[in-house]
Amino acid sequence: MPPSPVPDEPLSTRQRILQAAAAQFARRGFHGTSTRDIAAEVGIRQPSLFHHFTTKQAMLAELLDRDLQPALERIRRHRGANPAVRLYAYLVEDVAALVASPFDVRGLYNDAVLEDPSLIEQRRAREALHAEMRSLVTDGIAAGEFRACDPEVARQMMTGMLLDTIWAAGVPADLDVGGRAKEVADFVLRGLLSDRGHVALVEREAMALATRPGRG
Amino acid sequence: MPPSPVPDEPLSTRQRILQAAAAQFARRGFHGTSTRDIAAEVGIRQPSLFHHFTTKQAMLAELLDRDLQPALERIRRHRGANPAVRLYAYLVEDVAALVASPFDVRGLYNDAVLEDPSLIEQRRAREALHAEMRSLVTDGIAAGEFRACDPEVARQMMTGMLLDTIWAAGVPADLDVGGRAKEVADFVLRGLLSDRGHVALVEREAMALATRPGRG
DNA sequence: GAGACCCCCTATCATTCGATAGAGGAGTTC
DNA sequence: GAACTCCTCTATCGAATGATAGGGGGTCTC
Repeated sequence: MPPSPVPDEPLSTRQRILQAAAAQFARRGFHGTSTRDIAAEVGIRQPSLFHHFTTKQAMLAELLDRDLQPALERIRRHRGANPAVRLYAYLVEDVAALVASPFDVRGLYNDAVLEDPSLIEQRRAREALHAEMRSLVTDGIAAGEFRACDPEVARQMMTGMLLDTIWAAGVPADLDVGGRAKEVADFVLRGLLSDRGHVALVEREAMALATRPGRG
Repeated sequence: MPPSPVPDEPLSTRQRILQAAAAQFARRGFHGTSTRDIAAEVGIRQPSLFHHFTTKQAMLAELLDRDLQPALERIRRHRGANPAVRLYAYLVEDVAALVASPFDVRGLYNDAVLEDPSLIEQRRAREALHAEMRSLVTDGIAAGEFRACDPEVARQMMTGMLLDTIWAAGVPADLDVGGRAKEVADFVLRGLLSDRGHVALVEREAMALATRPGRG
């Protein structure tokens, strides 16, 4: 029996609302999820939600922040390492963090929902993250580590993979998080590297960085 | 000025409804899109939609069919070729077809929406497609062409990439469809191949298959 | 013990939704 | 030219939605 992912003390209602909202946004989408659905899962009445959050959209904004801010920190780590190593380390850390997170992030990124003016900060953070990803790919190409490709396309492929791979339906409780993270990172690395002999070297250096606590 | 992607004769109202619905499902999701929105884009009143389709869900079912049936045909082609070649050919053909399609497929696959009993045939078709993808990966591993990996994870990574890469916001009118398709296929192939020296060989054989008209 | 605060409840509301009913116009057929 | 078919329209409906208002109970502080 795997250890419980949550500490013994009970979660606050606010935290439980966020977890229920995230899970249902992932399955049904933002608009396909009603506040009555979220409240029912938490075990409170629908209007009680609005004691903790001003609007339904405020719940989404909070969930976006909890995903985007840590992701930006992760991708900005390890500045001194070369691009392939940095990208690999970022992917490993990001996948591991997302799999371990109590929040299902797959339902957060809907084009039209994110256009709401109240979510401009979250939209900017997301764009900043995408820019960092492109920059990493561009640096890798310039350094000769990555083969020539469109950095934006590479970014899209990575983003698509991250979201669809992380929380697949039926993720087993005994999932090897580290193994899963490495598999995704390997896939991306191999897809981009120009000299595939480098794979093992990059893996070794990146794993050394990824498992080191604190800032690189 | 690139040639118009649609023939000169005007589209039927039914076709225009499907295109408008697909585009809006992609941006806003199924539930985030109202029938009033769809009708407004088509240029008819909201109740007029129900002359052409019995329900809003029937529109979704039709769009799913138009995506899934051709995709199943594509992945079942080229049975005689080896797995890596077949996978590459499938990806190239699929990406090319999806980019060229007048229907934006990104908004069609919502877990909860697909659970509706009226969409069981579409759900089955989707599962069949995923099974074929896993089977291709499994065959590739057994043949020593692909490195050992979880076929379901590989399938998820491919699916995630396909959907997020195909219709990225701001796809230019002069997009090199063939180039885009090849880039995605290359990324996947490199990610999976055990002997990376094979890349050029597989590419050549697969492109020969992918560009050949009719069944392989 | 009174007051403040927090967090829940019920009742309620305006708005939006998907869908139905029936009328009318244009085109086609006999 | 009448009848039929197709496809649009307006009017309308029941149901569901996000959010507000106000009340009540429990806990804490002074």
